[in-house]
Amino acid sequence: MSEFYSQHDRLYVGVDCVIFGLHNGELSLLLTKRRFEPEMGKWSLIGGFVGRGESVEEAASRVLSDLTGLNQIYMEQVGAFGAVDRDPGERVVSVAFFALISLDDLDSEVKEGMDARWFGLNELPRLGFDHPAMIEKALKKMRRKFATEPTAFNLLPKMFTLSQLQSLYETIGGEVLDKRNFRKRVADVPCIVSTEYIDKTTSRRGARLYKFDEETYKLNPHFKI
Amino acid sequence: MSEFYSQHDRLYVGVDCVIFGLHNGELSLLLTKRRFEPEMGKWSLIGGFVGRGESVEEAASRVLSDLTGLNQIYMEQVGAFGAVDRDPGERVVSVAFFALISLDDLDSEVKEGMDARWFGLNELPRLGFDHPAMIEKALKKMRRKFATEPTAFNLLPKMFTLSQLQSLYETIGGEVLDKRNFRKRVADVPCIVSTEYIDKTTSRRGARLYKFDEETYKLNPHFKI
DNA sequence: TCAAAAGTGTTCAGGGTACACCCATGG
DNA sequence: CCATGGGTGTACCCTGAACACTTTTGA
Repeated sequence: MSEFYSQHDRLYVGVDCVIFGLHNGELSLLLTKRRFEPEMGKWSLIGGFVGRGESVEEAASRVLSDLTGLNQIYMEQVGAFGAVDRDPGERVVSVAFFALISLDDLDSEVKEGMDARWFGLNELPRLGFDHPAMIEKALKKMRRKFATEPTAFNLLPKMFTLSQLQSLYETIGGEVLDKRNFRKRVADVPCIVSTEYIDKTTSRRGARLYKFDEETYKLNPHFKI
Repeated sequence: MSEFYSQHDRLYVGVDCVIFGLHNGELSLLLTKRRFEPEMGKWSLIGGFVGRGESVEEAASRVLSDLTGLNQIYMEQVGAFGAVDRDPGERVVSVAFFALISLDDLDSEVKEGMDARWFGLNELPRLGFDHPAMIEKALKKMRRKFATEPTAFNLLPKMFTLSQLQSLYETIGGEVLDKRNFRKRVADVPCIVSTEYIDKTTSRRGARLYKFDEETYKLNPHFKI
């Protein structure tokens, strides 16, 4: 049975992570400076290789936590990129993921010594390889997820105001929303529940804090904003 | 620069194709009998390995045309499947695709000597590996595509009646549709245009034949049925 | 007292859904 | 002449969009 496999080629398998976060109220990407050829010294998506003993998802998780120190980052596969010459150095098939990092974790975002920086989506440097295509596909997928699944909460603190939530949806969708209509829609999403807490940091009056209720969502896994 | 790569593992990279077609008016999958261990002799998705000199998509195309003799089959990536033990024989990361085969090509579907057969979606044999997960994801992706992109025409002859089109959408969506509402919706999809031809094979009266107009779609790439 | 963000209802139009009958033709 | 699939229009409801003012309170 092993000669069946051994007559075929083995390829390097990589992962590349499109890490989304909010910075200065703008949807941003976390990039690193490449420390290897090709493209050494240039800004790039965070990537790595899949080892024989780990799954592709595990490799992506590892890459994310090596960079940020965080575990349990929300992550979703974007797809495999397998053009022959996508990496000029070697034949590498890469699986792209997108990840969302919460404002909660602002401090611990990037580990010491990692040469990484957030770039607003409209001020990205020119990227090499097929990274621009990965980012485009990741964005599309992410926007779709946002409308149909409770994904937004991965970019927000555990508790958030409705203004924060709306502002997030406006940022992601790239359009301003009507406050009353937005709140009406939120009101009939059962898994978004109000807490007893008031946030006084952003306004004199104070704003009710809400949270995403996992249990309610599991009972009724529909979501549409 | 090469030692940067060489310190990492190389893995077998495979492709698996979820081939959809219509048979007896039922959505069906084309499966083959595996000719190698593991799982030799069992029904399985059609698969193959990605060679060093071909892209992942090229490998999938090759596998499809080896099986069917057809080129230019509509094909879409489903995603990478990379669990460590997904293939008990060796470490293989596989990229799943779904493909759609038209009634047009009914005759040449399967090349001589290929041990392949269509199975209705509800009468699939028990499949090994992670093939059931691949099929589930492929179905979801395919259904979404059907509603938002002109994908249906890959499963239909070049010219088709509105009844055929409706029946296809009913099969894919798994629900019956109202004839008048369906036709109303079709009527305001500019890229579905009526031809001068009448199909007399399915009814005494005869039914107008329509076609998908590529040019019109390019001008106005919106699609919603 | 005023600035700044939070909070709150109603109206209207357009799209989607439900629904039933006549038409054309070959056998 | 009749069986079979092809083709057509309307009424209603409900969702989605537009729209402006009051409340609270810290400075």
